[in-house]
Amino acid sequence: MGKHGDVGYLIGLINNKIKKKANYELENHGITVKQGRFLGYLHDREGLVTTQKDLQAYFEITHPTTVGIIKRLEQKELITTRTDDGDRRMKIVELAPKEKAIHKDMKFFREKMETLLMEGLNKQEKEELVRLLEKVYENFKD
Amino acid sequence: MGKHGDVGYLIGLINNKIKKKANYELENHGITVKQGRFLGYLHDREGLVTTQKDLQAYFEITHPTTVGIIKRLEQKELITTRTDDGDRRMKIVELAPKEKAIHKDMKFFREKMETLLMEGLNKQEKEELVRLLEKVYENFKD
DNA sequence: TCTATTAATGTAGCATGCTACATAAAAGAG
DNA sequence: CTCTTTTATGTAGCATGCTACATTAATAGA
Repeated sequence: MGKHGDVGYLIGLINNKIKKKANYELENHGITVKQGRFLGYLHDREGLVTTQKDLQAYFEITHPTTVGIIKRLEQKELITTRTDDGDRRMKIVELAPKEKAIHKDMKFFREKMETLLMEGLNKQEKEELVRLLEKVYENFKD
Repeated sequence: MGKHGDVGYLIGLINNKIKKKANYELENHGITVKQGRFLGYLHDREGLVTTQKDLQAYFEITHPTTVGIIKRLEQKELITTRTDDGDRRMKIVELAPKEKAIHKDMKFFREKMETLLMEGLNKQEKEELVRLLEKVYENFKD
């Protein structure tokens, strides 16, 4: 057992530190990391119809969590939502004009965080880390 | 960019899956993963005086978070707390007898989770994963 | 067609993380 | 020795995750 206990614990520790740092960096924009990722995903899918269910599936979270994030983004007027006319169970989520203003900053921010994260690792180590994490991920796929 | 986006995102994804699985496994014991880790730490320090501040420092969390976890463990009668007579700012945290009953199960549980996490990785890969994660951790030490 | 099931979303309530502000006690400065 | 600062804890309020239960709409089966 290393000084950080087991690997599960170490991953949790790192995750908290990443989140804390990232949310601090995004404070000026009035959004959180997760909200930024939601916006990024919607941006990537511009032209396609995206429902609440799509977001839930993509981010691998439960639907009540999804509801909360959408609600807060809507309150900030960064997205709009409407019911699908074809299938009235579905809630369609779309970017609001306001989002355009922060999109470039978000891209820059993500690159900055990734650089910080990987600092001190060479190309081969970066690839190996991703490969091993993907393997760990597979163990929890269910 | 891999199918999981950046590494920060991948770590978050894995962390959520670990937590979900682990909390499900611990449901029978009526405690959460974090609560179990608090108990484990107190167990390891048996004979030593442990304060709320020690727990906060060890787990690298803020004090309001620590307060919440202690409060819930106390409600479950798994720990007791008292004010330090020497320095009355300090809150001393101690295991209650009830905890003994679940200690062995907790140890078994931690080993089981770690085995699942590392499934499919050979000894060298496990060591490399820990080494790389420790490096990433250092980048966020502040 | 009518009913039962499945699918998508909503709400309530909790755990764990945070920041910001408050309080009380100890330590340090003069 | 008093006054200021530091240290440890408390509280309020929020974000993101969850489970459990409810609602509504579409689909499938009889």
